[in-house]
Amino acid sequence: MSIRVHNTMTRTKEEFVPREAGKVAMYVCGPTVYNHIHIGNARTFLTFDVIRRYFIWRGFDVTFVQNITDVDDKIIKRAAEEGIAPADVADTYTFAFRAAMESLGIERPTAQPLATQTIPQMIDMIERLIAGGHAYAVDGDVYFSVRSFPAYGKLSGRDIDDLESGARVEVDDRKQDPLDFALWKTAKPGEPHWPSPWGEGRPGWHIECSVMSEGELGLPFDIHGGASDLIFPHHENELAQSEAATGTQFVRYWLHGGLLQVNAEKMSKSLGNFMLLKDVLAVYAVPVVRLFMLQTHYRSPLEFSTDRLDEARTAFERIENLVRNLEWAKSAKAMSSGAPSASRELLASARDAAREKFVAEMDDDFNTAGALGAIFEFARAANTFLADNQSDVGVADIELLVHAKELIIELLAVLGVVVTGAVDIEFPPDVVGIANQLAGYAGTDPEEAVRALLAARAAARAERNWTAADAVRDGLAMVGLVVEDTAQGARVTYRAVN
RNA sequence: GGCGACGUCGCCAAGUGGCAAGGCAGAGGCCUGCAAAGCCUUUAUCCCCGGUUCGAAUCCGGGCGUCGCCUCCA
Repeated sequence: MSIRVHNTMTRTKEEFVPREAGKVAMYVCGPTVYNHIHIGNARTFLTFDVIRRYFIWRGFDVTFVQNITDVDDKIIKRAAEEGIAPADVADTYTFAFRAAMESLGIERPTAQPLATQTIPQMIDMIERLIAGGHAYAVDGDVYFSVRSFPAYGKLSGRDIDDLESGARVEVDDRKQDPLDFALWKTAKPGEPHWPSPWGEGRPGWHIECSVMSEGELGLPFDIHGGASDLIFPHHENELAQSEAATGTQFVRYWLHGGLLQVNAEKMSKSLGNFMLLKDVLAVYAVPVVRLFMLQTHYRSPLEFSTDRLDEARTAFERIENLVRNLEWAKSAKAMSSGAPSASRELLASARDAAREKFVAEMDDDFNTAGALGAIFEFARAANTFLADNQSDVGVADIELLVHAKELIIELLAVLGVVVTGAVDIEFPPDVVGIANQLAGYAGTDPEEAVRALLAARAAARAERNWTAADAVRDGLAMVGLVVEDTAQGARVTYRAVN
């Protein structure tokens, strides 16, 4: 079985054939570091993190490169607003970006070059473009000549004449063609600048990606990713520069993700309708945010909504509960002969089917929504097994339970969704007082206090003293601890009060 | 104006020629002292019209609607 990917260039799904068997060379456009990233930016990075993880899980050796644009108009503007140096703005938000990626559980790139550390290579490529007749210098600026590259527009599916008939092309007399774009810009006073054959200046936006991707990966590399709003002009321009400069194919497969929307409108910094990733993560756990996003295919638009996030949280709890219940059932004393063989076979075949479907869905252009469906279908099968056999788990069933749990953990890990089933129980200090009151507990250890309370409740239940038993449960509920009665006795889990 | 994408159960969302996954929400039932967790049952013919086909949500044409790109943007 092979992996199929949707290639923006051809607008179809194609079999993924890497340039080198068993290896994937991919490049994903990183951020311009002038602000914290918002949840829409995060979606794109999450998408390609999952793609990368999946390739690795399927046995590929992945080289993952992501640039950081640390010199740019917006950084300069922000620095001016705050009265600090552009480099300080860039440093601040580069640090913040890396922290944000880590907080979302996104694996670090193999290489993460900075634009400001790639200036000589950019100048070199610009010189080659000029030498090849693909670029020209005017007053210290250098422009790429779109007319010099006949294939210009092939990625985004437009042609130059169509573009020019649109009303929004800026007019600049110094350009040979309105669509020509800057490779090098003369620095204005106070702006960051580097020496170049055309004078002190700084690079245009698109050139860095051409240079860095080629420098780190060589051409053509396998996958170039980004959000769909980068297709034009950014990626079109990258492609034009690279292919014009090298005469070889730039990228084998172009992958683009759909945009996050708010009220059916693109979330963007310029529209001001954005939520910062860090603010969302302050309220929703990482697995919940990942699940929320991965329940929609990466190429589709996704509406940001706290209602959707709340639903994702409930869905994630379903998985967490299952993993915890599998672990709990496993710890049961082997009481008897165990589950009937029909029940065991059902679970085993559901396990195989889940893995098979997961792979098939992910192979099909990384269909995480379908893959999650496979996991949830298996969750039901596992829950059914537990429901049917929870009071009758035999020694022979233990292995089955372990495998079920491991499968869920493994497959979700491919999506970067970490589920352990371990409940973080912070035994609140307040339970000591409650235990003192309801169970006569005289110590000071919260965990001991909880045990005393459960013991007291068990005794009360044995006497069918429901009032006393419920008082314990209510008391624990006040500090956020939930009591659950299971076939193996009562247990306590933690649930945030909000 | 040009180019492109999308329109599937109450909400979200897979599925791109052969009897419509999954999540959330709702209803009924089971389990439970009551709960919690969970299980079972139950809710769609796929925006509209026309066409191709033995057969279409899935292909083609038209219409309506939404979104994106065409300017910085993940």
